[in-house]
Amino acid sequence: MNAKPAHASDQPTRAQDMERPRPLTTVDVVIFTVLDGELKVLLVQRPQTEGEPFPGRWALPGGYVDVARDTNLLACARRKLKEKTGIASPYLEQLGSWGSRDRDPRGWSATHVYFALVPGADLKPMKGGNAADVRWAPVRTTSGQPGMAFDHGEILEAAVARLLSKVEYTSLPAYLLPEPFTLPQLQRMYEVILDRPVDKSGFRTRTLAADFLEEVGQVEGDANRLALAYKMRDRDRVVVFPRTFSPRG
Amino acid sequence: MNAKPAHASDQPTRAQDMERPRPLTTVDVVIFTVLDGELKVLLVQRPQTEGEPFPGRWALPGGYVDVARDTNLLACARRKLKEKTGIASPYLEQLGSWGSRDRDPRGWSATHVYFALVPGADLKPMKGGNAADVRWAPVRTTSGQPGMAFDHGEILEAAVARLLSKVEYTSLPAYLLPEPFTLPQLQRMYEVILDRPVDKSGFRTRTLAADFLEEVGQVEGDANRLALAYKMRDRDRVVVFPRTFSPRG
DNA sequence: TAAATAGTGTCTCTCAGACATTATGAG
DNA sequence: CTCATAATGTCTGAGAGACACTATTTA
Repeated sequence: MNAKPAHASDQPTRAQDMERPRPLTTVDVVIFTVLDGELKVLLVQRPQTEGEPFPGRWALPGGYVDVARDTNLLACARRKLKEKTGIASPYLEQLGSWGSRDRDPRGWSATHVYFALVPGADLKPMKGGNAADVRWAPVRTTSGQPGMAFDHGEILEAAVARLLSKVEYTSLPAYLLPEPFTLPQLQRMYEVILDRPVDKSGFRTRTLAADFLEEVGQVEGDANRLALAYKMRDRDRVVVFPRTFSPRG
Repeated sequence: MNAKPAHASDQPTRAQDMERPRPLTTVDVVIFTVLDGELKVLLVQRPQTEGEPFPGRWALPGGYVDVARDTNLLACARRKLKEKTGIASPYLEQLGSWGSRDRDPRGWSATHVYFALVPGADLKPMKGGNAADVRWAPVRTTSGQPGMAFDHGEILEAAVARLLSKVEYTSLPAYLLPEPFTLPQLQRMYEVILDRPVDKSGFRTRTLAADFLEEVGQVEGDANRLALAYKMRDRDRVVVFPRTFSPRG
């Protein structure tokens, strides 16, 4: 196959570079939180405006990279997150990118997707005057359902899979709580996300052995008795446990 | 700058969409193999042509998304891989994306990076007539060194980190061998990548328990005695082990 | 002292790591 | 028979899971 040399199309001349048609470039953010004891994801409604793709459908928050304002992809994601939730320094990591000829009716487009965890209590009472087009959707009844704009249904499923997988062996759920928090509260975050009970004793041993928490006095727990309060030693470092949480099976 | 509401820039009108300046979009591939008992990565040399960025530097193979030919990002990565190595169905997964204002002197650019594993024995004797500008570089003495084109040094480090991490608990090294292979051969792939010896008995127990291999008769091993030959049951399914390979410590 | 949650103790069983032993084929 | 590697066997200690128990606070 293929008579012309392989690198001909990879290393075009400078003139060709600049003329070449470019895909649309966007950044989307999957923002998770736990509210009312349930895992939720932030969705925005597409405008009903004439000519807009997927009018009225729910989508992940995001938008175009602004080559004048955004110095890089992470900064762009951070900006969009701040705009939607008012939170400046949440947990934020890259999930992946999705790009194809037909995911956006406006043409070849590629989106860089980020994954965020924010504490439920920190949330502004739903930002600004446009509450109607933004909502916290329960993940369990949303992910896997059809009807989302673009390929955001697929992206959401990937994000949920990543979250569930990482929760089994990392300290991620700590980012869902405002500091300081108690160990039982942290345990409940794990239970909510994994949707199964976790043994208290094992949880404590394991969590404290990982040594990513720091005692910061006492605080009222969820009962009469006081509980020890903790905060993360280093919010920039996610801890990976040597083994998984999984029960015998 | 911004008195206007936050979502104004996220959901621009159709007219604005099409005029907005677009970042350059590329796809790069980090291709690993094991040759001569050593982990290697494929690099290509940037052209010396006047006006080209990073002339003469080594870079990861890749190039622009061709909106006419490539239906999606994965197809684009697969095309570039085929062009460089002649291999059609290797292991290929997404690594992540890197995009910023200054990574490419030609302007705001974003690259979607893929991660590939190819069997050393399958390699064409360095494709076509242009052997000079392509080479298999030893990873241990390349990753972490300065001097690569663009931000490819950083990308290579991320790819190596991902590989080392995943090898600890997945069946990935099987993609570095032509089928059928023997268990000792597979064990050697783990040892080469992890750069430490692995206990034979534990390796066999663990690997066979994971049940992703299928016996396909016998084959000459690396010694006089015959060895059982195996192939992967399902090449599209990477197996995740319940625990890590790490030795006591 | 009752109630509710916070926190600790203890037993068991699995399994990875370490190392010893046996099996097989070529020369 | 020797050698080199393939394959299996056995012992042990760490630690996760399960569950019972103690501690602390308010009402």
